[in-house]
Amino acid sequence: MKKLDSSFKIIKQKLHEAGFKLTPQRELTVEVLLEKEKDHLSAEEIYLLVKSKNTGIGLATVYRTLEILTELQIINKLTFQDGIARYDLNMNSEKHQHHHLLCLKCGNIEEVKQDMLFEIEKEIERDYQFVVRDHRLTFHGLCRNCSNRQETEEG
Amino acid sequence: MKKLDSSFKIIKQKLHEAGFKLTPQRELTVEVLLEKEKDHLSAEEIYLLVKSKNTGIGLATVYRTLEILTELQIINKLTFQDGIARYDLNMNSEKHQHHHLLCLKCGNIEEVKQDMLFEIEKEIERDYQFVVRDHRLTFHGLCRNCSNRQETEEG
DNA sequence: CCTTAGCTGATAATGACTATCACAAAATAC
DNA sequence: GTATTTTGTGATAGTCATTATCAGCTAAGG
Repeated sequence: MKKLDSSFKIIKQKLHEAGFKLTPQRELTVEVLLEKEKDHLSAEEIYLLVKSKNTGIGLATVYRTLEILTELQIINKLTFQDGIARYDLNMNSEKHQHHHLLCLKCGNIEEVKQDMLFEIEKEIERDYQFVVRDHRLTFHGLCRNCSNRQETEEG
Repeated sequence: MKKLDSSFKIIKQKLHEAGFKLTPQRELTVEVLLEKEKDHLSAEEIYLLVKSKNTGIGLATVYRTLEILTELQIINKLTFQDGIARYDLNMNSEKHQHHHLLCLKCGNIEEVKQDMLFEIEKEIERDYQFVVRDHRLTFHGLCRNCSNRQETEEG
């Protein structure tokens, strides 16, 4: 687990630099985020996962930790159409986000690594005189599994 | 107000076709949406505007009406990062949404009429085997007014 | 050791939204 | 044309994610 270890170190360093203490609760929350970095967990889900690591963490502490991590841009807080906040590791500290593919059938969220929006951003900045800092792009549709299933059902 | 009148007619027609009654509450809600079509109102804001038209409408009725209008694709329900649903007239019944420019300073939401994502969607469908039905794209940044103000403050 | 600041957990409060329920209005049955 | 079912409404209670509060804990410095 070399990669997780180094990411963990970097995050702890960032917390320390910003003057926050490295409490066990915060370490465990970061640990869960690193272990589930492919998922897009809600605060509640993170809370349950941390609690399952035999610690009695409070829900409020999870929310506070996520707030700090968001401020430090270690994670991104994302809100899809259901209005529930989900959190997403932002390892490579890029200015720009990856995009998301939200399946309308199973609700799964997949990531798109490429950005592909530079040209469009340039157009926006020129045509609308709007200074772009970031963006959120989500495609709604059917994931591989669900679209296959749909075909066989319909056929 | 020719344009509003014809839009109004079309919407009433759609409601009728779908088997919904044209109650005064529903008409007034549509009226408000048409009058404020540039804005992106929350349910609460729509409620207050309808109430100010001297009717004692209930908040629940507004929510119910917005739900119906969303089902019929007359309006779009959008959730930005604050988690509050906002509603947006979808006059031209295009498959695809316009995009949004959310100002991080004043909170204003501007619209981008062009779509510009066809090429990217094709890439997504090919590379991720994901059937795209719709998308949501929001740019976060500074609107014209706020970026000008920022410059003079910093200069 | 004592004080202070930073953290935590339990829980109350908030705020957007949804469900419920009794009543009204309209459509349909008889 | 009245009875009955359906649809819609307003008030309000309930839900659920999130935030604020507050007493107690913990670590650090004097």
